[in-house]
Amino acid sequence: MNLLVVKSRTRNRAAREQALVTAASQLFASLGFEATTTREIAARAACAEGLIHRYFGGKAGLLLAIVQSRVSHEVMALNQRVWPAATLEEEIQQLVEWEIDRMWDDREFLSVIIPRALLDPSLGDVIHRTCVIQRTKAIAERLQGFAECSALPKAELDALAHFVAVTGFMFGFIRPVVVRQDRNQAREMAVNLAKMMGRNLCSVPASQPTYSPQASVR
Amino acid sequence: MNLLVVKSRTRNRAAREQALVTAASQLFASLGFEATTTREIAARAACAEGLIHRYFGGKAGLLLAIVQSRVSHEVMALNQRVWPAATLEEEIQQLVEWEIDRMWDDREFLSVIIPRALLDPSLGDVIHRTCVIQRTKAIAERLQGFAECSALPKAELDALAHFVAVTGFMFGFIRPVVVRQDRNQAREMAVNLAKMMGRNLCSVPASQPTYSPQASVR
Amino acid sequence: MNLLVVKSRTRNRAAREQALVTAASQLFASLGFEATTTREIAARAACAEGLIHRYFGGKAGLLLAIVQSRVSHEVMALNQRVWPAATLEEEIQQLVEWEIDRMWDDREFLSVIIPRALLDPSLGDVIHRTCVIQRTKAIAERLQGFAECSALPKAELDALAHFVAVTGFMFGFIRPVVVRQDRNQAREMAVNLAKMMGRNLCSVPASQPTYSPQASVR
Amino acid sequence: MNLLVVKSRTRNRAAREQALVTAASQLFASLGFEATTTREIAARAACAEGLIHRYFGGKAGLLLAIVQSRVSHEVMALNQRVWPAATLEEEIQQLVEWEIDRMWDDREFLSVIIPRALLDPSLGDVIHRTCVIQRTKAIAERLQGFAECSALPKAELDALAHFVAVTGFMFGFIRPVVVRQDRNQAREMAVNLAKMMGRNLCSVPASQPTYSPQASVR
DNA sequence: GATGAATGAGCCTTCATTCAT
DNA sequence: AATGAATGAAGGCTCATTCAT
Repeated sequence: MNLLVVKSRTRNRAAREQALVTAASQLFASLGFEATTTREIAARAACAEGLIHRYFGGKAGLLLAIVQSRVSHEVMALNQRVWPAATLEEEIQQLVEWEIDRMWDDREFLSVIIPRALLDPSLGDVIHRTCVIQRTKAIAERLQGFAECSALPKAELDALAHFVAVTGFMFGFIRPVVVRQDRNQAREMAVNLAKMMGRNLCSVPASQPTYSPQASVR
Repeated sequence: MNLLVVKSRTRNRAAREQALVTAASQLFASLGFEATTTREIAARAACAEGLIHRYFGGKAGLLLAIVQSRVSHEVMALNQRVWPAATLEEEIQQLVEWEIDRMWDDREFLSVIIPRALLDPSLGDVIHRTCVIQRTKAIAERLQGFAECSALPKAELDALAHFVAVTGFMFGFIRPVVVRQDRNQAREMAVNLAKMMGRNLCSVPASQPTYSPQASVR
Repeated sequence: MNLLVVKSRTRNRAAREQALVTAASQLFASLGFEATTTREIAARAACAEGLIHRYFGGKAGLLLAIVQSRVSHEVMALNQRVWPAATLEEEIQQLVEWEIDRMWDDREFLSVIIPRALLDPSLGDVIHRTCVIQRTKAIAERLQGFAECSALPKAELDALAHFVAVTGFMFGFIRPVVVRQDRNQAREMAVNLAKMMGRNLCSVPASQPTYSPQASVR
Repeated sequence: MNLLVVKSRTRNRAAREQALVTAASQLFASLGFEATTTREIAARAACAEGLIHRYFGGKAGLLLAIVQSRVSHEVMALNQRVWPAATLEEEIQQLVEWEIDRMWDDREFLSVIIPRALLDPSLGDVIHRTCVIQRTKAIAERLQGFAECSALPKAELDALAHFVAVTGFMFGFIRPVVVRQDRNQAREMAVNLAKMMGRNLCSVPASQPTYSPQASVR
């Protein structure tokens, strides 16, 4: 009778888990965690509602799985994807743009986890380690390759790395996603900021009277 | 008739509305919007559950009222509270610290509205106007009072104002509240950043690559 | 349009609670505790499902309320309802029949509580106090009014009271309700038993080795 | 081929069925029928959940199998295990104690079947035949061996047999298991009762209202 | 045949909303 | 106008049963 494709009952746990995580990520991001029903998630993942409980121990467990799955992906290597720029100024700009793109890529995940982090301190820690410390460290390492930077006191190198991370997060996520600013406009603003920071850094022997004659801006 | 303490048997409508808005703000911030029940709100505001519907048209209406109530308060005048600093460098630092404190003061409100803004575009706009454009404008006005700044191209002045606003938001709200970074540590980092940005700006004839061997004080 | 009686939303907590207790007693007895749904209970009590949770804290709380409500009723006074018989033999028979009728009256409650007592020790205690100790004590008091009984050692008087209680329970509840024996047949059997016990007691100086030379078997 | 320890990789069907019946008996008794999950049963029996359906047609069928399995065992011969006592009085006591022990042995089964019998008339019949008629008949046969009994009218012999059965059930199962009375205390009480019944029977010309002007001593 | 992963109906419970008082 | 008792829709979760392997 039924000539339509009847999705047969298959056994492929890994694929189903992934489908659930994906479906849940999207729904949590667009509807919010509590407003999303397990029924909707199951429907979008095209599997049975009960699996959410069997595999993840419930809706909350599914959220946890989303976080963990993302954390393990998180190591997307900056170094393997973007080549150090010729000058520090260019590097800062390039790193800010890279960060903006990463934040945009992760916007769905961030949309899920930030509201939860406001309710659950332990999730805040996860973001701190994942999206703050880890990323900032990678940025700092890149910056250290530049003479101007290795000359900086540790605190300032650090501040610079945080500048890149913060700018990426704000103009890659908060502005375009939370506050609905136009993406390109946000990016442009970030680039301006990066340039200002970079240009000045290059022209000035930071905090050290040591005059270093490289600095040839532009 | 009775001119003596008439302390009305029941509070008046305005007082009740305010009590509900305050109670809801706190609960929404600490439990989340959905997880907060109207019964809890009514209990904390010490009035009847039904009033939430009579006055605000329901839980969602109460949220809207929170936003509106805040927007009208929002104009807390920067100019009336902090005196312009002597140098641009100092001013930038001072403004960043001011912003950090404002974001911290508003953390409850931000905790409520940011998760909602992720679900409701129109709220994003409210934040944009309230917490971004308005504040940035005020900051830009302050900066314009400095010679170094009036020399800057419009885009860079703007970028600088955004730098202040963004840094305030990140290190006054996101870092300490969302990500649970230590407040003082976050502030210190922001101050470092502000100093770097300020120092460099002061030492360099902006946007002109003109090589100027000055500064490097300490 | 709707000319039928629309049960208006009334406010009468006591009546609703009683309706829920009654409905639940019946359904638990005929379907079992877990097989009875809160929906069915609410439907039969003609009120909203949510009240079961508001009033009793859930299905389990409703069961507890049934028990407590019954325990408080339990004091149905034997002495005020049946007149002591002329002879001990008659009294025993009369008491057994009284007990049978009480057990039959309580069959619904017993049907609910006995299965639960098998799962929950604390309920067993409730029955012990309610349906065993209390009743047996009342019976013992009645028996003590007879000369033959006050002559009995305490243990035997006690045993006799338990005989009455046990016989009432078995032939008033277990046999007709659990095991579906014909009620009249069960009662008749109990009466025979009561007569045997009573008759013999009357003819024999209990527990005293006093040799009694009757014994003439047939 | 291989005549050495073939210890079949998997147990045979009969063994699996038995394991399931045993596991289910225990779990139904301690958790109740509904509260026991098929998964638990399968786990305890160390076989697959699906077998419950293949072998017994589901959880309900497993319950039926428990009953049937017990019924077929039920004929545990009284005559082959306990020797007739010297006197009727002793015999009654001995039979009551025997019954008490049987009921205690069967407490798990009874705990399963009594709650179900309250919901399912047909199970009541099973108990009636198994635990009432059959046992009572065996008891009656034993009693008939005594002169005092063969002298009794049929109805009274019958009542006496029921007395033994009922007392065994009450003090071997209901009191210690349902109502958590101390086992030894319950047994002692039953013994007292048995003695009273026995002693009197032996001393009195049954069923004849033979006027005996004794008693009322003190 | 045996297994246990997958299904999905149905449960208890929560809670925004309504409305009699 | 204010109250909070009553409502009932909808949610997360359980678990007997089915069926691909």
